[in-house]
Amino acid sequence: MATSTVENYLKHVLLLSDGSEALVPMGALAAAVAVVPGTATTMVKALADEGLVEHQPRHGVRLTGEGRRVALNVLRKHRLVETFLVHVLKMDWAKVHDEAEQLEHAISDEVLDRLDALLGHPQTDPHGDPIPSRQGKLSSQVYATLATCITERSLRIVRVTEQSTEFLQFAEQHGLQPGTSLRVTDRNLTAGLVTVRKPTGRAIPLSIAAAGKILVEPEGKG
Amino acid sequence: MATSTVENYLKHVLLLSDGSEALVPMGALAAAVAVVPGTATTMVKALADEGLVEHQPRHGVRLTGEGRRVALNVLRKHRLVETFLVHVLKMDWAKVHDEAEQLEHAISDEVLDRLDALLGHPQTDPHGDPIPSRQGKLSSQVYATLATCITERSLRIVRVTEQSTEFLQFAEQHGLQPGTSLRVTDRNLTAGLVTVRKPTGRAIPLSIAAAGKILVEPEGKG
DNA sequence: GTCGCAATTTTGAATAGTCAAAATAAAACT
DNA sequence: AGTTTTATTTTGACTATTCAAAATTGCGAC
Repeated sequence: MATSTVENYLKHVLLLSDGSEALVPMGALAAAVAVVPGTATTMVKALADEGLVEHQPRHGVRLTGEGRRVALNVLRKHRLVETFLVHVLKMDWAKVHDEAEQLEHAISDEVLDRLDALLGHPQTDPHGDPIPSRQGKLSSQVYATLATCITERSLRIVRVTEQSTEFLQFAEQHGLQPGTSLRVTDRNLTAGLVTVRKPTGRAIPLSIAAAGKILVEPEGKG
Repeated sequence: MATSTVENYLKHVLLLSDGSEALVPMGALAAAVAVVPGTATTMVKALADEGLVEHQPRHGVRLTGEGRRVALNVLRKHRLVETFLVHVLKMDWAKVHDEAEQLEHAISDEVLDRLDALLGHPQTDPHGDPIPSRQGKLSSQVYATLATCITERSLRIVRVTEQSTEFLQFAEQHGLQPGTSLRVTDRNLTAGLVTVRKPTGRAIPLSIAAAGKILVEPEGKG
């Protein structure tokens, strides 16, 4: 059975490859799992020996079929646990990520299934990230972000792709959560600033970087 | 922070010392944590260095105050998780122990508290073992309540821990007094409802809060 | 086409936890 | 008291994971 360290590496390779077949650079992986680059290299070689990843020295890593299977299972656990923490235990949106980080390696497949049932087989977690299905399917619809979408049009937030506590707290504070309706009232690329407005409230300024983390879709659509 | 290995050793020392001040022999501890005796010795010496246990070479181990604190917290997690798995996820009684063994090291104190509240601050786990309080008190003679006991089993009411007139009248009206035989036919934590049935009569619905005030013991026991 | 930088890999060493097997001490029995 | 049994500790070695720092390589700038 994969140790939680192994699970962690695989999960981050999956997250960083972002659906594509592209190689994930070592530096990025090392940063994601919070180790020095040398450690990532050592670990990746070990994972390659076990057939969980393909390592192209000096170029990067990619999951094998088996590695992807494991990674998706971990991701499913992570996101279902987050959903549970928010919807059942009513925990603070911003805190659940770190909790789930621990729990994802401790919960069995049976508990996972029962949690899934208890929650009504949700499709996304509270951040709007898709939950991989039991069979390992991960819906990968692409959305516009507040940094790229058209302005002055009614939108709904579908997802927030940033897990840091600071960011999530900021988002929560301004009510920028999946489901929220809003529109972009102004976007100034040179100033690096995007202004959004909720139907009710007043203008909220965002950096382009932050805006790029918030995925939206046109209001009134499946 | 104590690693999960450390937590495990401490928990088993607590369990094996069984309330007394007696020294736990190394062999017993080694067997409990499933390592060879030499490993237990090595580990216990390390724990002693950290002030978590007192080691009397060739005689045994005993928890220090700090060690006991940690051990009780782990035990509390273990038993609350078991309770959660049985009562909320409806898992098989026999399986929950191994699950809890993993989860007890992954769940934070905050999740623990919320779980505790969700379950109605139970005094015992589904096996009837007492759950240490948040302050680290472990009562030895604890009864299960209608909110925490196993279902579909013959029980006798031993005590009603609520003195308000309304409650006592309600209890009397339904014949829920010490000595009464009954069993729990259904328990739905999410709905906050417990249904009991006396041998003679029909179903009586109780709130979890009310059920938690009624102490029971297995029928036919001292 | 060569140079230099940034990313990667290698090397050597550390920590936590484990086992097998030899050494030792305590307890138990003549 | 002397010997056997049993429990415990010691020793040496191994795995998984990590870091620091030196060595290497790929690639883009010139």
